[in-house]
Amino acid sequence: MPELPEVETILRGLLPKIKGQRINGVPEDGSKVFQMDPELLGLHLLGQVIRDLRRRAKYLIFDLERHRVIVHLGMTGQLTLRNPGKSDSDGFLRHPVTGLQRTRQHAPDRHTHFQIHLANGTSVLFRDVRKFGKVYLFDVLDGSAGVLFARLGPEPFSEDYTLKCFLERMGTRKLRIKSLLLDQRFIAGVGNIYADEALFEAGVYPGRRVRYLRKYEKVRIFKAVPDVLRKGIVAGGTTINDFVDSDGQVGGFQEQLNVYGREGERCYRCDSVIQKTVVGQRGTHYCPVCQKR
DNA sequence: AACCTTCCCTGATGGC
DNA sequence: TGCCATCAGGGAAGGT
Repeated sequence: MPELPEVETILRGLLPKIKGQRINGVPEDGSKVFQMDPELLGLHLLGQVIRDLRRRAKYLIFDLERHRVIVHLGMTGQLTLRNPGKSDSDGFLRHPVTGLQRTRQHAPDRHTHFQIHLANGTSVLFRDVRKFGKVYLFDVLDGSAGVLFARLGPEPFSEDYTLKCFLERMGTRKLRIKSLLLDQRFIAGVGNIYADEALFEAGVYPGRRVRYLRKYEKVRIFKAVPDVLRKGIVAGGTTINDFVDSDGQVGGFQEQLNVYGREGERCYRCDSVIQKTVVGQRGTHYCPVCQKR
């Protein structure tokens, strides 16, 4: 489940390798991930130079000369680089001595929905098993890409992310705090893993109703969100099942998770048993002692 | 308007 | 061993 740190990790890996490269071809498989006639993708992109690659929330934006290609990875989406001069590999083998993930690239398979062939011979591969991902194509002149982002809340690392605004926008809302953190209109980029981790760090039970939170609790949540996201970026993202960076490597933040995926294990802070429940139809992990109801 | 539920999709997992 | 049900969840759409 690529969230902000995973998308940022992919961005940082891809950008230096593809910036300034001209596009040679874009084979695609006609999958439902395409939000346009998929044949238009190759037709329009052929010959254009990739000027820049940016991130907004969980979206990646490829800035070309005349178009923007915007990719959302959904649940299982992957964007990886492939160099035909190097050998491909399957699975996630770990180095037997160091335990570190070796860099490995993957050949296209039946879940690879498109490739962007670059002039230097390398390719960017988009693979998505569950096809919750989406690929958009916009003309750079008509500005219509804005509709995708119009309703998104502030980036957690931007100047727009202020305590004053955070508190005001919480207002007297009745929904559960975790559901609010997952709402991309409230904050952009938080998903299920980092919502649980942020609420653990803030010491707030995920099922609490926003209107009954104390101000100091809201302040702690305000700080915890960018804090856990930053740690996730530093660690290169979280790999539960599917996430790999642009070089096909797994992330490192799963080693630092305090609650997510730790049901039945001991809390590192107080030694009580981590619980799992459901909040807003999402699996939700918490420490019953560190996060009081 | 605010909030909640359903749906999309496939592979992994567990019960029998 | 095989078969079927269940689960994972981002975000749009539909319902209350």
